[in-house]
Order: sequence, then C-alpha cells, then structure tokens
Amino acid sequence: MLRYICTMGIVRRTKSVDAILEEFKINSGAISVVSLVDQLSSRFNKTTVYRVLDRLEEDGILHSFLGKTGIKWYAKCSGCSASEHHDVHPHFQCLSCGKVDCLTVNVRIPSIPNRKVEASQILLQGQCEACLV
Amino acid sequence: MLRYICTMGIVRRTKSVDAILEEFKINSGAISVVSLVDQLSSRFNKTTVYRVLDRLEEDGILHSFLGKTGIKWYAKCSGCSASEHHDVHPHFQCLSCGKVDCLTVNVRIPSIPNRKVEASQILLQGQCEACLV
DNA sequence: TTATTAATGCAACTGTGTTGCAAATGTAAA
DNA sequence: TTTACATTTGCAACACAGTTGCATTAATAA
Repeated sequence: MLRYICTMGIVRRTKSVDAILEEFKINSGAISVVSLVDQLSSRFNKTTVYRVLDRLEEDGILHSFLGKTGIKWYAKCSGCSASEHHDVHPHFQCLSCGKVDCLTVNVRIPSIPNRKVEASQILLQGQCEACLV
Repeated sequence: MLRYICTMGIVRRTKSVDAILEEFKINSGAISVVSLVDQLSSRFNKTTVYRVLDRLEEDGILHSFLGKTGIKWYAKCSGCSASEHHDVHPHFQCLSCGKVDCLTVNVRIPSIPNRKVEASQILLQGQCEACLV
C-alpha cells in the first residue's frame, strides 16, 4: 500500500511525474523550474510542474536551491531519502553558459563564535569545464 | 563637481538617501528591502527605496545578497568602494528571530577541478547569539 | 469494473521587483 | 538670491516567479 509508506510526496505514478523524472535523466545537472515549466508547457500546466517538483523533493528524490537571481533550481539527490537529507553540498553556476550543477566537494564551514550553524547554502559562480577556453 | 566624480550612484543628497542611511546606522545588521520599504512607506515610494539602494550599492556603500527565500537584503560595506568590492563574506540568518548579518569569518572555497570559481554566495542559517538560549 | 482519492488544469491571485513618464527637487553657476 | 537643468521622485502600470481554490480527470486498491 504505497500510500501508507509514502504519505507526503508522490503517491501515484502519473504522466507528469514520469516526464519530469525523464528530464532529470536526460540532463545530469540542475534544471531551473522556469526552464522546466517552459519545456513541458505543451503537455502540462505550470502548476502541475511546481507541485510534482514539490512532491519529488518531499520524497528526497530531488533537492532544490536558489540561483543567483533568486529563481528555483532542482537537481537529483544522491544518498537522500524523505527522512534524511544529505545535500548540503555547494552548487556551481557557469557565468558563460548558464549551466548549473552540484559539486561533490566539501566546503568546511568554520565554527562561528556564539552561533550555531544549522544549514548552509553555497552558490559558486565562474567558468565550467566546457567554457574554460 | 560631485556629479563628475561619482557618475554612477548617489549624486544628490536627498531626504530618501539620508533616511535610508539612517536606517543602516540604527540597525547594524542587514535589512531586507521588504522591511525597508514597509518601514519607510509613509515617507517614500517603494520605487524610490529600490532605486536609492541600487545607487548606494553602485557606490560601494551597501552590498546586497539574497536570503533563503530569495528576497533581497542590504548591509553596509566595510572596506569597499565603487571600484573594488571586497564583500565575499558569508551572511548569517537566524532561524529563530530572523535577524541577518554579515560574518567576518573567511570561508575557504576549495579549488574545483577543471573549473574557475569567480564568485561565491554563502548563506548560513542557525541560531544567533541572542537566540542561543 | 467500480469507488475512492490523488493529481491535474485553469483562472485568479500574491509578492517582489521594474519601467516610463511627468512633476518635484537639489545643486552649480550666474 | 535667483536661475537653469539634470537628478530624483511618485505614481501607475507592468513583469515575473510562484501559489491557491476548486471543479474535473485519472490512477489505483478492492
């Protein structure tokens, strides 16, 4: 009974779920919601795209973050589940081609006196492999 | 001839410029544009607030960054000018009281193979001094 | 096959930020 | 002080990302 195991996110395997997961299979990097809505606009309503992405994130299949301009991006999670989310890695946005992806490097956050750091969002920008001349 | 020295940002010392700088004198941390527009709504139009903040940033008096939800925050620069911007420090947002400020710590960004990192935005979240029980 | 309920589409909305333009205001020079 | 004029402002309308309510559609357990 799928619905009891997974009460928060995806319950039914619908065409939109498949289509969105397919996009993340084709594109190994991160995808902005804007481009995803645009890409799928002939087949699905933008509200649907937003809601499916929400549910996939709840299930730990995707994770989201904001790009430089504040728009939302999603990328596949690796090693995450609905209960545990291990994605505190940095993201990298290429200033030439615009491509965004996850970095596997670990950025050490120094301990801050008198504060408790509980989460971090790190966005790096520069030139990606393909754009480095 | 002020207007020739400083062609990009603030040229005239107007009431709105004074009022906004005053807010940053009162509040030592970062201030979100939303709260600033709200705070000053009886005296200035929101467009004016946005434009003055833009100009103060151009002159290197303030710097801006995005909070967790993608809204814009401004904080006073220290050691910056219109030509050189030294603010690549992390920002800290308290999850309890919502206060945001600049951290003086240096986060070392490890070099990423085959990529050139040119900029970084680091937002840390947790408990600030006042909220740490 | 049917009953149930999750998922969808649509339209209208929210919130943040932007633009064009006429009117107001600050400032250099007379 | 007054004048001249570019900068700054307010306003209204817009742009854009994302959300909400609700009736309809479709996936799935039985």
